[in-house]
Amino acid sequence: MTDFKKIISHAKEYGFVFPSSEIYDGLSAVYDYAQNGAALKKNIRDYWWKAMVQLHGNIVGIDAAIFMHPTTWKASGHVDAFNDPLIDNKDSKKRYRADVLVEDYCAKIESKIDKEVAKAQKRFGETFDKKQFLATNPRVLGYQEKIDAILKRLGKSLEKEDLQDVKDLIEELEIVCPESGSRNWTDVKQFNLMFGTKLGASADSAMDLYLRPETAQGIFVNFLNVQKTGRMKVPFGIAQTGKAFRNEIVARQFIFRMREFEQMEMQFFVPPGTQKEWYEQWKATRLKWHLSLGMGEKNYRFHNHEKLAHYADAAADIEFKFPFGFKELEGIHSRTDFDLGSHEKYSGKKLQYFDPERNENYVPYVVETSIGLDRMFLAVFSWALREETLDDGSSRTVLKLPSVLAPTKLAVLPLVKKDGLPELAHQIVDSLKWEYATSYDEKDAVGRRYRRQDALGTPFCVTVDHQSLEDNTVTLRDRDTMEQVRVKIDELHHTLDAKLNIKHWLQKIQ
RNA sequence: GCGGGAGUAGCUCAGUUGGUAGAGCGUCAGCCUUCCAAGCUGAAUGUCGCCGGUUCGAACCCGGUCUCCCGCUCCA
Repeated sequence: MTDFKKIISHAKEYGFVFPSSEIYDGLSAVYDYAQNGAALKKNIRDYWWKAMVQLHGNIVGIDAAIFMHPTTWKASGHVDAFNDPLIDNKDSKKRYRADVLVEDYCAKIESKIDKEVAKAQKRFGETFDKKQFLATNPRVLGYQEKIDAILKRLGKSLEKEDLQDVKDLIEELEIVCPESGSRNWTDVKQFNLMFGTKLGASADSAMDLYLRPETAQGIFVNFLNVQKTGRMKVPFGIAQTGKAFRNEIVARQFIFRMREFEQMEMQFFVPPGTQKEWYEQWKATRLKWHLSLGMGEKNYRFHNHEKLAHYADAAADIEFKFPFGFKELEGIHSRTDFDLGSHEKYSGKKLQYFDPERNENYVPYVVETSIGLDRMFLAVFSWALREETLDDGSSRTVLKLPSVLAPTKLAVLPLVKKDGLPELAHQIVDSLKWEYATSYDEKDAVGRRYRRQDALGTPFCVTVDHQSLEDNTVTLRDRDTMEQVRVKIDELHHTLDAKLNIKHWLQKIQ
């Protein structure tokens, strides 16, 4: 695996990813996809879309707007879950989550309970009954009561958004800053992970909006529209790709965590009670999709969530071995009927399906697959970039992209730029460009041109030499093996199709 | 937000005690006409992150400021 810095500079140097607004010193954790990067990203998106939408008769794709009615985010839970109460200590200038401070305080009391238990255990030896001790010891009971009271009050205050009471609580408990030991706190402030914006030209009539923090809600609010107009029968899925925005406190690691990012999501609607099976099936199906690209089974693993989000009854990540370790690439979540149910409540509209087999109406359960397109880009790009040492001791930089994803599929190179070779090469480009992204290069020695294409990830080079003029054959050079075979120009398309046609790649999934 | 590191050519980086801005690779034009980078000739590219100060003179010293990267915190 290549050094991460090397990956970032390669991405820039070869026109894949640029820092945003670079002439103005850039913008933290915002990046632009360049000429080759945009093509690679598009190919990944297409590969996903075909696998999910085209190959499943019961999955359709939509493209919902980034702006949504503000109530959407109340129903989805983001207004609450994406709102953190923060408090600063004026002496240490450190910022804390107010609720975490209180919870930490409770954890301290809990450790006092543990100490009592340890003490008693020592005293009573083997006859010690921990359960009974916890239930009867007055000191322990007192501690537990205190914890319960504090957490109850915290929960209530947060729910009512009574931030003053959260601060009062911190002051009453005499919680000190772990850094400075001081009790000199600022007021508690809400920090919103959603980007706010305004709809409407004049300030006073404007409506407060959020940029969507996930694409999923665009699918849920359209559930019934799609189901009815598409005559969809449960189980069925709705897929979508698009930008989402999160005002992360810290965004880092190149394009891995950005404030503006692109998701590829599919929400699969199933009868209540069957979600577990579908969850397992989609886990398997999605892993197969990843494996079909040939980036190594050992580079993937599942991570099952212990702590579940407010909407889920099961959740797992597909993690990929990035240069900085195994990290989440895709999430598969069993979202229950939380989203549709919540939208029913907030909108007052029924979001139900009549199941003729069961002869009943119900709110379908949802199994979601959600993959970060930018993360997938980084996974592919970082996996593909290699510094190879060749047999003769020399080295080459090669981007071993799965050829189905490569921005340029084919480079046509005249061995020399005279004797009519460029003309024939141009003819070949003109005949193949309809099918494949094809480039032409005549500058410098052919060996150097091969290496240039290697660095861009171009899987094949066609070289036109003098023999080509006599017998209409060319050499076809493979990026990974560097081997060449001589093929008839007429047969180029057939040979390339076997390697490049997306069909052959997608068939590995089934 | 805290701590650390760094801003000089497209990339990687030198730059001495303060004295006209450098290298390698890459790019471009040409030569050579060769099937796997590093052959020859020539060329382009920089407000040395920004502002101010000291100085005859600042990439270099001082002050301020901005930005990026890494770690922590946060989050999927």
